[in-house]
Amino acid sequence: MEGKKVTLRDLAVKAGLSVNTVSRALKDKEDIAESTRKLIKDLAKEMGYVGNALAGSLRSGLTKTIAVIVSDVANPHFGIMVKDIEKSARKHNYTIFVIGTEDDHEMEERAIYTAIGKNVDGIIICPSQRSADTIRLLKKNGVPFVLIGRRFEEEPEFDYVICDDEKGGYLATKHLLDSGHERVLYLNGPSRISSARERLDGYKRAYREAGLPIREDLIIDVEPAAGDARRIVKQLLERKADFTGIFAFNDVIAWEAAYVLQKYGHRVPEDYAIIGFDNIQSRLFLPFQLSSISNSKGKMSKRAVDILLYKINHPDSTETYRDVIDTALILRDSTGRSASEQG
Amino acid sequence: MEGKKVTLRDLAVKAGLSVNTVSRALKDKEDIAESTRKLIKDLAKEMGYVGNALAGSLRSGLTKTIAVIVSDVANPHFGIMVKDIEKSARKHNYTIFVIGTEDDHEMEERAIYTAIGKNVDGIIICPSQRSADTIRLLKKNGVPFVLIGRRFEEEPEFDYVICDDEKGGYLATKHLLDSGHERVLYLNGPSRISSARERLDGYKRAYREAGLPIREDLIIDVEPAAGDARRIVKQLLERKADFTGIFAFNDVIAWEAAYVLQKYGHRVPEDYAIIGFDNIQSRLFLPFQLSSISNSKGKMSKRAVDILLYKINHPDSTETYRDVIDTALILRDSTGRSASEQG
DNA sequence: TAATTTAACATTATCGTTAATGTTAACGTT
DNA sequence: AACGTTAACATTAACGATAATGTTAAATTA
Repeated sequence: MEGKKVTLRDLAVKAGLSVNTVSRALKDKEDIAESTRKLIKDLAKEMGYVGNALAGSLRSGLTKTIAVIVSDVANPHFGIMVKDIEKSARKHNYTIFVIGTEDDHEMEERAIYTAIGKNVDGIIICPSQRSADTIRLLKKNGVPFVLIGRRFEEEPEFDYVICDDEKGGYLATKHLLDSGHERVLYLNGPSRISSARERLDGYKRAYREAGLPIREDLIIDVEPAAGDARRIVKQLLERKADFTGIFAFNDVIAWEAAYVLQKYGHRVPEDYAIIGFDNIQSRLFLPFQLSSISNSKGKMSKRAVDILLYKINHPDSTETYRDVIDTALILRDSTGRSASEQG
Repeated sequence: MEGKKVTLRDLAVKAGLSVNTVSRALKDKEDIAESTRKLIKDLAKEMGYVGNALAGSLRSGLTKTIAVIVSDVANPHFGIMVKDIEKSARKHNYTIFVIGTEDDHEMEERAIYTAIGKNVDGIIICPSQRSADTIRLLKKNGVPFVLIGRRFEEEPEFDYVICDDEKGGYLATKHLLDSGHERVLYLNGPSRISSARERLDGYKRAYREAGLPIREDLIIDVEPAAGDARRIVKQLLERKADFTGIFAFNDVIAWEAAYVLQKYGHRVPEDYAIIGFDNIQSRLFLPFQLSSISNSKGKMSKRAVDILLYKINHPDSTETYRDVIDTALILRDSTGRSASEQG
């Protein structure tokens, strides 16, 4: 029963109908007698027909496929995103390609070309922001896309869904300051990334509001590449840099910081209070209770998919979507839960 | 410059050559003058030609695409897998679809049909093992596939790459027993899953070797679904079940167990020693030092891709690949590091 | 009753490539 | 000189589906 794949023609021959009629019947189009439709559908099931999406796509120009391009699926933040995006997409009968870039420009470029070559209907991308050129290319070629998590301020026509990074940075820093930590180390992401810049804005606003001087030496850029955060925190501890609060660009960096602190015999939150970003621990129950800034990844993902599908289905629409999803402070043990008492 | 997409024909017209010649030139096939090849390649670059993979695939029968079907990409274990698979696949110019199943049979079935419909060249799947039927269908239809992480003992013709689960279960349990924990709670995965059964075999072997009686009430199946592990551990603690060692089917469950223990005021490793499985913390530096069983996800992923590509390129080969990647005990603080001293 | 509409199906062209052959001029062979 | 080779390109036929039209008999309407 190796059986070559069953095609529309096989069904047509068997049913004594034209290929087109069979196609229309299966696609629930009009001008098909109910009896015929049933006959064909039964036959299709019986013969194990699985449509060749390739052929259909070539003709229709739609692949029911979107590409998701992110730096690193192994990072729980992106893992969760990808999962949520896939789930939303699947509801609309879309399948997703996942391509990793390591936040490398060349890889990002190749990822985009791959996506175009595969004729995806649209792209959801968390751009490395090492250059806007490739993204501009998408725009120029009319390939629908939505940025997720990061935006290009200088490109007013790029749609995006981000979270309120400035507010998140503000809330985290303000909480640490309010709790008596006047020297807050900010382990930020690379400054080319919009969310890193905006979280920093929030950090600074909290400092200004508190009437405290901003210590530039406590603001450090960390490359998400493996080990960078650990190396930096180690150095700071050995140099006996003076800070008691830590705000990290994301939970992974916060974990690494806590990891090193622990190795050096320091206690959290007694010696150092830490707040991360992404609130991954709402999905992953770790024994280390990290306070964090929540940004609903489910909402962001769903929004990104919805916007993308809208753009796919309305190629001539000119609106630009700039969605900012709310962020909130989630307190756990790593800050001593000082303010309230949450789970 | 919205410009419709440039096709081979556009290049051909511009160059005054036939479409086929252009195609062959770009694909570095023979029977093309070097000068012509250069001319065409330059022209292609100049006009921004991006091949339509769809059309090519329809003709050639190959899509350079594989589907990766797993239960949950948000689980770091699968996130890492997917990343590694994508990386390996990309080296061979393959792109991956990612489809989640939540270990649900119906979703798995749909995922497989989606993959077939998209004409993937092959499938890497971590099966839910709720039924072997859909996988058998793949076999029958000659769709190349490789199982990863789980296997069907009763299906000798299914290729797979797993880790040495029995050994892992043995090592973990033996270490706990050797450290003086005579009552080891095993939070196992669902018994339909081969790796759960095999890790349990290892658990039992360690008990037998130690000459200790196996306590069936300390062996509990946990559904990976959210919250199950937490609920169970809570119950056990409230019932004051007597155990001091915990071996968990995977790190996520181990974390959840430690999470609950911590909530209840217990200390690790002083009150309870814990060992997980998957050694996720070799990739993710968490402040909680969980001992675990390492199974090289990078190796498993690479092997799965290699085997799959081999099967794709040798459709008539009859060998069956049954690869078992080694596992090892990695000791960290959650077991008190009693035996050795690792990172 | 003749004309018109409609239901239900058939034909044809096409999506953009690539595989399988054709073609032709230049060259070499005996 | 007659023939075979070869290099380099052209032509033709798919791949399997769908969009855009055609066709025809039955039903409806004027």
